[in-house]
Amino acid sequence: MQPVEHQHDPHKPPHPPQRVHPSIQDVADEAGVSIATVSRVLNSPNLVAPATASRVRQAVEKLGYVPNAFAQGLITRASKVLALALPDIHGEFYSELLRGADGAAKALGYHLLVASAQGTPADADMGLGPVLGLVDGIALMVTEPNDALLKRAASARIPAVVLDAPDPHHADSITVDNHAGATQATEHLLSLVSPRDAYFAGGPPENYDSKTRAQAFLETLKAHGNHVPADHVASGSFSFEWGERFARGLIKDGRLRGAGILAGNDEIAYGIIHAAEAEGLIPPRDFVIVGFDDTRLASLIRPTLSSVRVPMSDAGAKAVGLLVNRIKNPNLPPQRVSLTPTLVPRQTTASAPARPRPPAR
Amino acid sequence: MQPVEHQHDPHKPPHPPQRVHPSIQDVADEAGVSIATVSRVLNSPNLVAPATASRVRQAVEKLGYVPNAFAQGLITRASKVLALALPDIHGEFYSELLRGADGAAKALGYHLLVASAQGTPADADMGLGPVLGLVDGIALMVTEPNDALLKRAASARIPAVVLDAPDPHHADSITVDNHAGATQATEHLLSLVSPRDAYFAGGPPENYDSKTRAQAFLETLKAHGNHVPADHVASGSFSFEWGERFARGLIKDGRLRGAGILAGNDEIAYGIIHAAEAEGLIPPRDFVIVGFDDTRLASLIRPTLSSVRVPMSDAGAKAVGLLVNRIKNPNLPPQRVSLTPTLVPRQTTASAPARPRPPAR
DNA sequence: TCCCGGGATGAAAACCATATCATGAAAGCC
DNA sequence: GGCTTTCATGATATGGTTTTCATCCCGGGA
Repeated sequence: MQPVEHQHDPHKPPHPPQRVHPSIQDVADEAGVSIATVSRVLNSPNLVAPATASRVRQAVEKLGYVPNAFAQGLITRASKVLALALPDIHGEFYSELLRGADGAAKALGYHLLVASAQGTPADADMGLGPVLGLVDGIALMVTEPNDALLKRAASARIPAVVLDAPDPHHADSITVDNHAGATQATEHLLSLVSPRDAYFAGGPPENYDSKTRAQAFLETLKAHGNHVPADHVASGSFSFEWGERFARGLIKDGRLRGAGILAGNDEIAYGIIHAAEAEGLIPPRDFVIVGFDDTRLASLIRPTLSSVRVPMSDAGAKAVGLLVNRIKNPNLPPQRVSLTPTLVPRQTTASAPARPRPPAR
Repeated sequence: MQPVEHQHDPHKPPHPPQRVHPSIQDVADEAGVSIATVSRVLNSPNLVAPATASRVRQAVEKLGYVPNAFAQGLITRASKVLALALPDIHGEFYSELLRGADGAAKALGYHLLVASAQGTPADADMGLGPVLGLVDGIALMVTEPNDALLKRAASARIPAVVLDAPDPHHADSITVDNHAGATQATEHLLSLVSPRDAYFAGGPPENYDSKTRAQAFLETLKAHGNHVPADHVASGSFSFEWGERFARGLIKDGRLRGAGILAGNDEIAYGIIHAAEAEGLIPPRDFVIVGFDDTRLASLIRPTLSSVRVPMSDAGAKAVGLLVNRIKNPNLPPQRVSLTPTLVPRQTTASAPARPRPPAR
């Protein structure tokens, strides 16, 4: 409860004694200077005499003055806040991304406003409408080619960068070279098993990342001169359960033993391993498998999971970097940054699996 | 590249044809109304004639007008943005918290500005100084009793809530009842092993959560009528490596077999299990162990890890709820919300471990 | 016919910090 | 000693929106 100041002197309206938020004028009065001087003390201290400056600082302290960021922004047209719009913020993947973005933002003197599409209709603006005018730029990640928000940003002339998107609408973009990553992983698998034993257990069929990985898998197999049976490439979802289902399908047909599997992500791989384990089948003894994303879990489970590491933290940091760069140089041509994933081989591909029977030749 | 408008007519300064950000005045001109009417269309549409409203909306659309949030905030003194200041944003723990907070914020029409102490000195304001005037409130989590930011918020009269903190400075607070959680877990362990075989592998010695958990562990043991040897309660850090070190210490002395361990968090538990496994010791056959936090990993590793689930997502959501409530009712007495963790028993405590030798009696 | 009420709209104040320009004083120069 | 510089500071325009108050016009009641 704020102390009720003395209630005498009712004829002195300009500055009531105890306002909720003191303004620069209150500080100026308290220090006996003009508002211009207060502003200078706060922004370019070297322009003001030391004695005055310290008097002003005392007044600031005493009143608990915090410059009104709105008034500041109105003049400077900058809030030092960037919006980061993600499909979701849950899970290690986004956590990493956020960490990279946060670090870069802090280093560049910016702040991050996060927004997630969690539960909002896919084509909405993630509730960002009201703050569009508040942020200096937007880093946007979309899983499906949905760019309602991107279009709004463009029409409002707000700098934007797109993370990992199929069709960067002439905006800056960061992409992950899923093709290269999946190719690497597939080559690795093919060094252990025959192309005819290779499988791809993908994520959602409409997911761009997943599609790209599937395509790279197919192309690599073809490059090894092999026709790929359609049922060797499956899609489902990025989930543990789908991995289990996939594995059970393979087990039922007796095709898991000796197989080399590329999973759409680590989740799926864990599901596959889990379901296989229930049948006594363990990698790399009975089959080999590579995941995607290199989640922290990959090195904690036994056997440790070979996986393709996607540098999400870098992606977040680069996105912020690109965005800040664009804010400072609005007329640059569109920039594109591509990040290359790297294969991290672990126990699940440490050796070639036992073959149930010699390859028919 | 923006289209360069016709360059004739150099004598008409009031509103250059294509400004970067159209203002409400531009919209008003375009629609042939006053700015007051435009504002009304946007804020209380029922006060304006339908025909006029639609004309204004067309103009808004045409110009890609986005209200300047700074000017708005200057008047309304609200940004609908809340700051969420965390010690770190990495890892599942914070990810969960963030998810809960984000969901609640969205539901209440707010946005979240995240800030982490990552790399900043412990007593700094996390670089939040510049945006203090921009946010409507702050949710703050501190691991150590550091409240520089809290003090600043208080002196600037910015609503604040403290997450999981020892000394809520008369601010609203959310706490996790670590004591109850650890007591539950310890009781569970004591149903499987003798009190003399119980160990606590804690986190950082100065960490409040860890201290509380240690204390509950001790009290529970004492309640079971047992003196607890000092070396049964250790502290280190919240890390996998510390868990490994702790386990190796126990193994060296031949005390791991038959032990019942409460780990300060899941990380530590994983480290212990990992180090034990290297020696062929596996829970629950050779020892039993309970973690803390119930990370997703707990149910994915084999054996699955018993753990104490801390409802971080709820904590985040409640924090935002409390904060918004305080913003709307600034004169409420300080609120305190306590969240109770729940034990999730899994395989690592599925049965009593084999005892190396009968207890000396 | 006159007046009143109310719906629709406009004019202008207020919000607060920054930046430009102006002013005053002190210091340096020939 | 009168001049120009330089330094410290003050006065003021500016930014864009919300909101209050005033105005205008129209229709209905007396």
